[in-house]
Amino acid sequence: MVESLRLQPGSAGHIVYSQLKQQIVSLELPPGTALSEKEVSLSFEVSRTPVRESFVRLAQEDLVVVLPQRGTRVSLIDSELVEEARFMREQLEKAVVRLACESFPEDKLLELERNLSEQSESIEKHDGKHMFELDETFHRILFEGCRKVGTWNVLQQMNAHLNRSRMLWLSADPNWTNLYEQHREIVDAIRRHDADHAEREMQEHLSLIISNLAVLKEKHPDYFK
Amino acid sequence: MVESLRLQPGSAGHIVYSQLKQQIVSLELPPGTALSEKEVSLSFEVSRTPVRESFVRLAQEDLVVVLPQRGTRVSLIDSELVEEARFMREQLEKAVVRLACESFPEDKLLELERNLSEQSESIEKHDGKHMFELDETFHRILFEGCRKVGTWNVLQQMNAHLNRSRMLWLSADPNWTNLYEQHREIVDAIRRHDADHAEREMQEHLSLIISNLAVLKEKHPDYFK
DNA sequence: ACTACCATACTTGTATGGTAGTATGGAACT
DNA sequence: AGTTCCATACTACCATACAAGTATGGTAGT
Repeated sequence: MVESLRLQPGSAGHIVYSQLKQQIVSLELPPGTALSEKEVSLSFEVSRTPVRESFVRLAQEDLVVVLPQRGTRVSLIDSELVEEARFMREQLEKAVVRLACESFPEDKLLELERNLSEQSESIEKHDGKHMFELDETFHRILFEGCRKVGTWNVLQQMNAHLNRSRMLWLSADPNWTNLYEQHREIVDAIRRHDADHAEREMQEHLSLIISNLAVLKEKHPDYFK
Repeated sequence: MVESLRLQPGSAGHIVYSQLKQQIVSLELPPGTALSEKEVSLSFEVSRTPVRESFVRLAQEDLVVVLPQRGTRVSLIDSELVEEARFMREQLEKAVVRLACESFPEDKLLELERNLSEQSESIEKHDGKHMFELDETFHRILFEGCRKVGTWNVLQQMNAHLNRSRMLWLSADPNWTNLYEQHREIVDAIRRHDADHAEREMQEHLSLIISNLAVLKEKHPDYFK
């Protein structure tokens, strides 16, 4: 999970923000959960001020909704946003992987290989949570290698919504082996400078990470808008 | 300029945020300008709390940098971010305009036509500022027509940086007529469902709105990172 | 039984005082 | 003259008190 360092990492405000965000995206705080500045401030043992700051930031990312004088809740999953997140990832990742096929720094390629090894291990151990993180890291390395970190960061904002639905899907049928093979194919294509193949693989790959929203919606109607 | 409505529009915090953002993007507050909670709170005649909130939001968008116990400044223009903003727009707008060629709601098409008329007027009046806004609106309508508003909104976050450099360029050589012709071509292509042509036009179009960064950097070295 | 009203206990929004860290300029010393 | 040290005046950060809007449950009146 990527931490945005816009506020000082050590500050109380940042800690509350990153903790809450992690809990929201991991569904530890399910969509619709009521949050109150006071309540959260008590549990974190800080005053309302840094809590409020974190709420402001989370609201900007649409992860919470603030109803003035009424309360603050973890936002429901917006199917439109999830679909748009998939759209953004498809367009940007296809473009990035094409760039990667033109030129990609050797050290980043090694990072990808190391990442793939860890993926392989995690699959054997059936460690879905770790595999999830490794998948995120894999794609981030691609953006880093193409000097598109800023792009990756704003993409993460949308991705948070997509990831919440992936989290629901996680318990069902991850099909990690398939994802691993595709990652492998993508790296190989980059090595061969085969842009067309890489793009096609990426497209397929992304179509796999997006779950069937309708099914999830039926299973957890109270989590969706 | 699009207002994000994440905070209540009426609240002091939101007002300070949107005003400051507008002033930053318009270069009314040039890159590097020192801001202080106290100073701003006095000028807006509110307490430091809502000012602080606005700083948090602006920091999240990289429009200000907060140095703890040292001060807050309007961020310098980051050439990397500007380039990435161009990259993101290129990828996403090309994809969106292709979608638009498949299907585009009639009412949005009318909005585009109205927008084009206003552009024509503004060019005659040599009203660069208004033309700038109409250009933004034109592209936003495209995203709206394809049901990609969320995408447009996150794109705006990067676009803020691009727009600051466009603002510098504004005084030089806008070449609005050329931009207008391209807008015209794009709308016609959408009507004809000619995706390939639309995409090509869009690509050219976007290559035009991005100014020569090196020149700007030389002219305003203190504005850039 | 039903309705209108109001006290009360919430909520977020705002103001303000205090704390700790940082830059700066001048005084004292070498 | 040059260097060190320290008082002072900033800064962002945090805690707390108050203001204002909202939901709710009980009560009085019909």
